[in-house]
Amino acid sequence: MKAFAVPDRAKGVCSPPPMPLSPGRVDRTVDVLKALADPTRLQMIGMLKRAQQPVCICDFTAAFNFSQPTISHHMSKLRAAGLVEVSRKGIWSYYRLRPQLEPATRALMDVVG
Amino acid sequence: MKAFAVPDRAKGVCSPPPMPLSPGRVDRTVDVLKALADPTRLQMIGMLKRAQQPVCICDFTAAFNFSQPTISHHMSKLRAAGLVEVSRKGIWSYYRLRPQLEPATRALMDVVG
DNA sequence: CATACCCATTGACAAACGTCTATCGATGCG
DNA sequence: CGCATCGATAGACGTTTGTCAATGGGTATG
Repeated sequence: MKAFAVPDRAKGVCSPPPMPLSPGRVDRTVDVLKALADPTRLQMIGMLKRAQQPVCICDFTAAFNFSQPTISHHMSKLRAAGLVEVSRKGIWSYYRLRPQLEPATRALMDVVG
Repeated sequence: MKAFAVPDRAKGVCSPPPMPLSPGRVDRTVDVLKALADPTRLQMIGMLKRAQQPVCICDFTAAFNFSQPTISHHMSKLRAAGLVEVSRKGIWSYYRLRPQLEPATRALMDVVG
């Protein structure tokens, strides 16, 4: 199998290791990717992106067929990743996308959902 | 705590559930996000993005402090997600980013790394 | 005060994940 | 042919993840 052309290489010799990105940037990106890499959380983000106002957590509990603690847990992960923020009004909790995201994170949020 | 303004809402009444994205698109996006949500795999993608030619798998094995099977396993996941493709030349395996990605996937790959 | 309601936290559990060692198939070389 | 090398696969093992039932803390209302 040789589906595409590959460079010549002497036996047993590997090219010098290409150096990767800055470790900090990698870790932060991975954190955000992990936060988004779940169907429920990805749709939560999508709903928040389309919402004109902060969304009550009870709306998410109603929208998905999961228990209330599970929804709360997912939203907590999004919050831990710095993607959303919460505000209480009486009994209710309202969530919205966090404004002023780092540019790289914002770019990621823009392309998904 | 009321960090930002929230809409008025009658007691016990939740707004109609906002409908999410198409399930297929969500699943595909989650697959790609999961493939990228690992430091090693994310850096592999970064190296492939910066490479001018297909890269020998042995270069990845040399670049990371993981065993050869672990590197092979990570690359296999990237391949299963349709992000990279492989070509053999004699003993060696060369990988490159898969051209002609779906636009949404391509956009994701562009913003990370 | 007592009750009902909303939501977060805890603890439990199965499934998925990342890593390793050991092994195997294939290719090249003496 | 016999042996070494590259890379993929299999099996094992500890950690992380997604889910639920149960509980707890706060807030409104009778």
